Parts: sequence; structure tokens; C-alpha cells
Amino acid sequence: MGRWQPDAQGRLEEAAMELFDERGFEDTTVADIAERAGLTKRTFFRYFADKREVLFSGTVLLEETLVKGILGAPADAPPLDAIAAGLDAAAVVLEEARDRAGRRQAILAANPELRERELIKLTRLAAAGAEALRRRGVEEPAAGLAAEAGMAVMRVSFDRWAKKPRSQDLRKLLRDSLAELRSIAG
Amino acid sequence: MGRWQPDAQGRLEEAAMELFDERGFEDTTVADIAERAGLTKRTFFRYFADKREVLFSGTVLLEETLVKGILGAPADAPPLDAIAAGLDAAAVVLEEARDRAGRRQAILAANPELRERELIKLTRLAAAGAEALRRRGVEEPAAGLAAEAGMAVMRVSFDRWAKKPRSQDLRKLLRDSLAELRSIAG
DNA sequence: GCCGTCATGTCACTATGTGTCATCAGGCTA
DNA sequence: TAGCCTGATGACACATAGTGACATGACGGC
Repeated sequence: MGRWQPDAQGRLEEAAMELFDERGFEDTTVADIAERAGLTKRTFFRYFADKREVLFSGTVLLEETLVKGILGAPADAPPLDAIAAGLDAAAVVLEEARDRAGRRQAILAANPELRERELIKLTRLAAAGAEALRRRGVEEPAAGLAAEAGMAVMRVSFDRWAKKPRSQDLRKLLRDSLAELRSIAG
Repeated sequence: MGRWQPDAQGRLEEAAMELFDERGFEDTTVADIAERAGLTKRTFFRYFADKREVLFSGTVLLEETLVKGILGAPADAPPLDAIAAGLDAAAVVLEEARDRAGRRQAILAANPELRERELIKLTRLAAAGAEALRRRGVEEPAAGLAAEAGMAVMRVSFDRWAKKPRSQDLRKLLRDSLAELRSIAG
């Protein structure tokens, strides 16, 4: 057995989720999290830039999935259809971790500071989506607008999905919201 | 003359803008800001919930203006046209303070922490816009989507406007971006 | 069997943000 | 005029976030 327990980062993430759930984000200190994970405060800050980041390690995978989905759409698909393909791929990832996603979303919903962080992650997603569209030959400002609109659809759909314990599947919600957006703007 | 200099809040805001400009956000402490304004750290935190908020007092007026613009649109205007009316009204407010808005935007652009805060303010704007639409009889999810789409247009237009020292006027940029969005989604 | 690497710990320190009590000018009332 | 109340500010102490510098010690290679 190694000198240290394995998966320090995972233990920190799990400890943080538990504690945020039990006492709330504000009433949990970084030292508390580290202690439950059997580590120290200093080590926490080696894995996460700040206290909020402990809930956001998953966004890397989400971004990769989104981008691959957009790039994998048929070459002649219009921008918003390509975005839709990316969102659909991302939805699959989220659905695979539905439980965790639900717990996490409940914690985020309860804390303005965490929602703030979530927004900037979504903005990063939108930027990555716009970049993928540009690689497909879409010009600005169409690429940026389509990506932003896609994120609006994502946000609306995800909120509904996470809120209801037994809601419809996320992919269908996304399709419906997108259709709604088209009908508003069309 | 009163016991204290007038407009403590305004002095704090001005001192903060100057210092963030001179040394950057990170290298300016709250104590520095308070000192330049002739006050103490403790007083700073009586006016602003945290260090970032000192740059965001203007959003209250912006929100009121947006909402009034939406509610003032013709009763039979479709959702996105009502949003457009609100954005147009908000643009007037921003153009009246173009210099300050430009300085401020340069500071925000240089700091992820501040951009994070800006995003949540924009989300608040979107929520207020959606609420205004609902008061006009627009149902969900159309109200939320239209508001989010409007904010996407706002963000794209405002970035372009603030970036160029001598760009076109903001209202025209907004109209163009909105037309672009319609053509993508339609 | 020595040595370097690397994850973690220890310690010290600055800055944010908050609770609590003190101060004191100006206004109000008798 | 005296006394009192209010409200903005200051003074002080304190918990917590976040960081830099250096120490430790198991493991793996040579």
C-alpha cells in the first residue's frame, strides 16, 4: 500500500459534497473538508484554486463532449443544429451521473456564490461552443450568438430536469426548449 | 458643514475605479480604497457586501430601465420585440455614461473574478426581464428563453461597443445583433 | 543501497469579511 | 438651555480564505 490513500482529489470532492449538504456551503470551512478527507487545508488548495472549485471538476469533460458533438454534426448542418448535437452529447454525460448531478445542483441552487461560479463555467462552455462553430466555418457574430442561445436552452432545460425528481429525460427537454426558442425568434 | 464629507459611497466607488485602474484589482486592498476615500475598511463593508460590489451599484438603475422599457412596449408586441424595447432603453442609460462604462469595462475585462460577478448581474437582469414579460402575459418557457436570448444579444453588442473607442452607437449594434439572432434561429 | 522525485505536511503571513462596542455632530423636545 | 436620541463612522478583535517557503518521507530507478 502506498504512503497515502489513493484519489485525494476524489476524497476531497466527496467530503465537500457531504459537508455542503449537511451544513451548507458557508458553514463549512476548507479545514473541515480536508479533515474529513484525511488531508490538510494546504493540500486542498493544491487540488482546487478556491473553495468553490471543488464542485466543478466535471466541467472539463462536459466541455470536451460538447465540442466533439458540435464538430461531429453533419458538415452541412446549420449552426443551431450543430449546437443541438453538442448539447445532446453533453446531456448523455449528465444523465449518466444523474444522482450526483442532482445533489450537486441542489447545493448550487442554495448558494449565490456557487451559482456565480457556475455561470462562468457556462460562459466557458459557450466560448468553447462558439470556437467549435468557427472551426466549422461559421462567422462571427453568428457563432457567438448561436452558442449563447444554445447555453440559454441548456440552462432552462437543465433547471427543469434537475428540479423534478422524476422528470422527463434531459435530451427531450433540450429538444423541446430549442424548438420553443426557434418559434420565438422565427 | 456636516461632521463627515458627503457621498461616502461615491467616494469609495471613485477611489476603487482609480486604484483598480492604476494597480489592478488583485493588487488593491480594501484598506487602500478606504484610505483614498478618507474612510476605513469597516465603512467600506457597510456600503458594499464585498470588494467586487463596489463596481456594480449601477445595475439597479439598469434593471429598472430595462423593465420599464419592456412593460412600455406596445401591448401586442411579440416577446422578443418587447425585450428589444427594454434593451434599447437600457442602452440609452449606458450611452449617457459612456466614459465611465468604458473604464469600468476595461477593469472587468482584466479580472475573472469581476467577470464572474458581472455574469450574475446579467442573470439578474435576465430574470427581471423574464418577470416583466410574464406580466405582459407571456408564458414560460417562452418568457425565460426570450429574456436569455435578449441577454445574449446584449452581451455580444456591449462587448463590441466597449472594445472600440469610436464604435457605432450601442443601440444600432443591439438592433443588428438581434436581427442576426433572428436569422440564425428562424 | 543510495538518490531524486513527488505528494503531502507544517508554519507563517496577508487579506477578506464580520461582530461588537465606542464616539460624537446634529436635531428634537421640554 | 439642557438633555436625549439617532445615525454615520471608527476601533478592535477575530474567523476564514488563500499563498509562499521549507520539511518530510515512501517509492522507484539506477
